[in-house]
Formats: sequence, C-alpha cells, structure tokens
Amino acid sequence: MATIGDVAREAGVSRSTVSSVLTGRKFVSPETREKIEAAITMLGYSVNAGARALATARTMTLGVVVRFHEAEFSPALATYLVALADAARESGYAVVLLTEPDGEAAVNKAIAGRQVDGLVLLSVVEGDPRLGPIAEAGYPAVLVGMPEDTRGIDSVDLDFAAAARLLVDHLADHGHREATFVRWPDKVYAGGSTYAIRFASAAEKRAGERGLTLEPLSCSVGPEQVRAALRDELGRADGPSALIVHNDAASAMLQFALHDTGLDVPGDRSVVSLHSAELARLYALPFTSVESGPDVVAHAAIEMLVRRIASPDAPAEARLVGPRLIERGSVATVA
Amino acid sequence: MATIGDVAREAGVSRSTVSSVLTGRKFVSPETREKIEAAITMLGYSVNAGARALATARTMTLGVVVRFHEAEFSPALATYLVALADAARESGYAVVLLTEPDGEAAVNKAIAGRQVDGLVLLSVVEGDPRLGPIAEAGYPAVLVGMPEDTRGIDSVDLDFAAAARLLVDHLADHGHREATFVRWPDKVYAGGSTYAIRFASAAEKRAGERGLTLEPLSCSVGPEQVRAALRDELGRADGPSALIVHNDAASAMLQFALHDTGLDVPGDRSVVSLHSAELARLYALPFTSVESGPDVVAHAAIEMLVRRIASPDAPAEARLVGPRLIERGSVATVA
DNA sequence: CTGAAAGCGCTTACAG
DNA sequence: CTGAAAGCGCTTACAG
Repeated sequence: MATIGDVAREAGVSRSTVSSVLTGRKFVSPETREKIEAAITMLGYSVNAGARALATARTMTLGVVVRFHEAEFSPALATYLVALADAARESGYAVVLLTEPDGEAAVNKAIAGRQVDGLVLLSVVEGDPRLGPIAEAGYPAVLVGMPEDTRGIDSVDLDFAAAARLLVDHLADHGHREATFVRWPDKVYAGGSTYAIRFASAAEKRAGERGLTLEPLSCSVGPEQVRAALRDELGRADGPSALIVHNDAASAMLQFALHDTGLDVPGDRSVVSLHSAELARLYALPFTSVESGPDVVAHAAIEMLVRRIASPDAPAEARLVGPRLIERGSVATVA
Repeated sequence: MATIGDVAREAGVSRSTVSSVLTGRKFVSPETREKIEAAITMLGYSVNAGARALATARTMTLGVVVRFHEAEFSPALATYLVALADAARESGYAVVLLTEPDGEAAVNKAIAGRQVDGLVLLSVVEGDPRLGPIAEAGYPAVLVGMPEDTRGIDSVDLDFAAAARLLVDHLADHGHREATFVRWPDKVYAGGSTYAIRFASAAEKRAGERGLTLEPLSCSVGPEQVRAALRDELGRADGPSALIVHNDAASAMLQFALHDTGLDVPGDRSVVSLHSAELARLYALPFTSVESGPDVVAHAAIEMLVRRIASPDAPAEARLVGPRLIERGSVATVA
C-alpha cells in the first residue's frame, strides 16, 4: 500500500506538502497540487485512517449504541442504521455498531477506548442507564428518543404531540365526534415512555378543543391478545365511528380484527394511526397515518452530533421533527 | 486520557513491559503484571485503537457491506447486523457499516482505505458486482449468500436444498400427495438467485422421490397481487391439500388470503413455508416452517472471516448451515 | 509557497 | 525477565 511518502516522492515534493493537499488546510499552488493529485491516483493512494486518527486525535467514526436485542422487536431498526450510516458518510464519518448487551458498559468502553468521536443512542427510554456515563464524561452524543431528563445531552425525536394533533384534527375535520383511542399497554405509560405520554396528552387536549370524545382502549401484549381486544372493541354495537391508534401491534393486528368482525374501513369505521413506514410496508397497512421518518430523524441526529463534536460547549438542543400525514383514505366523512 | 507511558510510570516499569501485558505476547512476572494491572485500572487506561492499528497494521475492525437500501425490504437485516456485531465483538473485532449505494465503490474504498481487516458482504446475489474487487485484491472477505461462482471467496448460507427436503418430507410424512408450490416471481429464478433455484430443484427432486406432486404457482410482485393470486389458488375447488411456500410476500399474505376465502389451516389446507424468524414474528405467521437462523449464519460468517484474516492462503470454503424445522401445527394428516 | 522535524500512542525486534 | 530504540503513517507548528 502506498504511503504519503510514496506520493511525495512520486510528485517530487515533501510529505508535508502532500499532507496539505490531503487535509486542504493550506494553500498549495495549482501546479504542485496537480502533480500531487496525479501521483495519488497513479499510486492508488488513500490515507491511512488509523494514522490520521493518531495524529489528529479524531477517529472520524461515530458509534451507534443499539439496545440489546432490539433487532427482534423493531422493524425500523435496520432503516435507522442504514440512514445513520448514510448521513454519517456524507459528513465524512464512518459508523460502528455497538451492540453490547449492557448498554452502559458499551458506552463506557466506547468512551474509554476512544475509538469513536461521538455516540448515537438509539431508542432512548426514560431512565436510560446509558445516559449516565455520557453525562458524566461530557462526551459528544445524541439521543434518538427524548426522555424527560436528557441530562444535558442533545436529543432528537418525532414531535409526538404535533402528530397527535394532526391525527385528531384529521378526524375532527371529517366530522367525527367520538373515537376509540387505542393506546399502548398501561405499563408503557407507567414506565414513563415520554413519546407515548406526549402523544396521549396532546391527543386528549386537542380532542377536547375540537369536540372529539376519546375512549381509551389499552391493549395488552402479544398479537393474539391485541387482536382479541380489537375484535371486542369493533364488535360493540354503539362503538365510536373512528379509531385513533398509537400502538404498533394494534396497527398491525387491526386488519385481522376487521376481517374477524367483517367490518370495512372506512365504510364501517374510520382509522388513523401513528406508526413507522416500515410497519406500514411490512403489513401493507391501509390506514391514513403519521410517520416518524427514520431518514429525517437520522440526518438530524448526525447533524447535531457532528456539530456537537465541533463545539463541545454549545448549549444542549432538543429537536422535534415534524410529523408527516400520509393520506390513505381510511377516514370517512360523517354528517 | 491516560497513555501507555502513564501506566508505565505509575507501575514503575518501561512502556514495552506494559505493552507485553497488554498484548499478552510475552511472559511477564506475576508481580510486575499485577503492578501494571493495578496501574491500568487506577488510571482507567484503555489502549488507543488507532495507535495499535498503526503499529500492528491490523485495525481489528470488520466492514459489513449492506446492499443499497436493502433496509427497506429485509426485515431480517437488523437481526443480521446485530448478530454480526455480537459475533465480531466476541472475537475482538468491531464492525463498521458500509452502506454506500454503489456496493462496488464501497468495497474499493474499504480496501484502499484499509480501515477494516476484512469484509462481510450481505445478501450476495448472482453476478454481484461487489465480488470483483475483492477477488482481484485477494482481500479477506466472506459472502452471506452463495452465488454459483464465489470467485474463490469464502461463503456461508442456509442449506436451501436441505430445507426443501425437510419441508417436502414433512408433507409426505403426513400423507399429502399433492401440493401447491408457491414460488418467487419467475424473474427471480431467471435472474439466477441460487437460493431460490437450489430450493426449487431439491423440492422437485425430493417430491418425485416421495410421490408428492408439486404444482408451481409463481407469484407476481406487490402484496395485493400476491394476495389475489393466493385467493384464486385457494379458491380452486379441486386444489391440492397442501401448500409449500418459498416466497416471503406470499407467506405474509397467505393469512389474508385464507381470511378472504374463509379457509382454515390445517383444516382445509396444510401449509409449510421457508421464511425468516423475523417474518414469522412480524406477521405472527402460524405456519410450520424452516428458518434461516441469522445468528447461526452470522456467527459462521465471522468465524470464517477471522480465520481467513489469519490464513489468507487457505483454500476457500463454502459453508451450508443446516435448516431447522419449526413445528407450528399447520399440517394435517391425510388418509 | 514548501520542507525538516517532532510527535500522536502504540508494538516489536534487539540487547542486556 | 526488562528496557531503550526504532518505526507504523500521518499532521502540524515552525523555519525558511
């Protein structure tokens, strides 16, 4: 493999001049630059990342901390990972996967081993133990997911409150007066998942303002249980004219429950939902929905992290990404 | 951050002695070793990966080349990525994500930049352009997916032929005499996807041996089209007693088609399928199936790659991972 | 505008 | 069994 010395020799200049064109930090005369560039392509030279990292104390790689075995539960995870890697590459960074079961240990190791310049924490939850070491070390990081207390760490997330308002407005605009609010299992709210809480609070508030009555339906865990709960709800003779769903399992199982009960959307019931594009695609979900946009979130996360690495002392930012309504015709207009 | 020099000073030894305990390559007296270890924990020292990489010419990181936007189509991708990272970590390697849209460029860049010691190529297809640069450079790599011509590169994949035999035997053992073979779209076979071809050939051969008649049903693309095709097939008055499915979309949509036609499994039709555990979980698929085992495949891939890095000149290996039958009671016994 | 020199934090022969 | 020295491939003041 060619080194900077080979290039220098080939171009007839010193190593530092080659370095200058490599880093772009110094002016080099066009003629010299051209000679150097020619030498580079002719030798197939490419800078040794490790050596550069050693000299600059910057690895130009970012760590993505994945929650243990999250892969089993999140259809959107792969999309996030690829989107993060894409965004990072655009900023000149590589991405390493940190999958250690103990997330806190993973973070500690990453910080101590300085193999990365910054960390992206995926699926951050309330009281996430991974935040501790980062906050203490003042290490550059960005949270995807927004806990109540971000410990002074930058964070980015879907604007769940805005999403809820969008969905409620959509139903109200179509004349609906009451809707079943299919929620996550109670323990999700009790566990302090802020996204669930932010959605629910905003939905209730906006519903009140728009004269829409929300009947909460808490689902338990497990596809079959969720399906049964939905079937029961749909089977009610005097049920609401619409459903507003914030529960991935319920969104997925709703079609089965509709089949079970022989009901039609939007003929018999109108449906709006909050779920990822992956879920929609995987289950071919035909519901008008608000999506979380992994690409947008990932790009924002990387942008914030890169900025944070450059300015460690800037004030922390909490960024909410605006929701997007995907119209799928699952809402009927009622008189 | 503490350096090896700090540790040496703290322990009252030379830097090379510290290095000896770090690498474990030389015998160091227990007393000295203990002093050094104490100094390490007391200083919170951790070796600088970049410096070590520079000195050893080994980065201890592996690159995973993801096919462009594969995330959109493969529910198993996240599982593979996490499993690969896990397995790599167990061998002391980190994993970086290479997501460049142009896979060939990604490979070239990775080789030229020597940021990784080896490459894992995910979802390798027939005529995959990523193989060229690897074969030419003789670069350490392992393919997940097994094309006809591996170009002398190690590869690992599910044993699709064995999987097909397992499924055919399962139906035959339960007395079935004819089955609809729900295949991928024709172009998949025409495009040379060896996994599809290996499955189909073995299924047909074994079916012949077991006296099971296979009626091929080629599905087109798109969930609704697949669903319609299945509905038509299930609606046939004289249809076969069983279905053997090798088509993810069909496996996913089969439940809907069953609902559409009011048929019951295994009462009206028996079903066996080849699909990933992710698909099964995401769609709550209730079919007896053979699974590809991302964990097993990922571990095998990393093991092979690590070995290849150690012995660049060993003969290439093509490893088939045995299938596992997951019994879900979707096959009835016929007289 | 270009070059000689020092240094980033390790490892590894080589002496002792 | 331990240490002094060179070197891995870069970058970055510092001279010129």
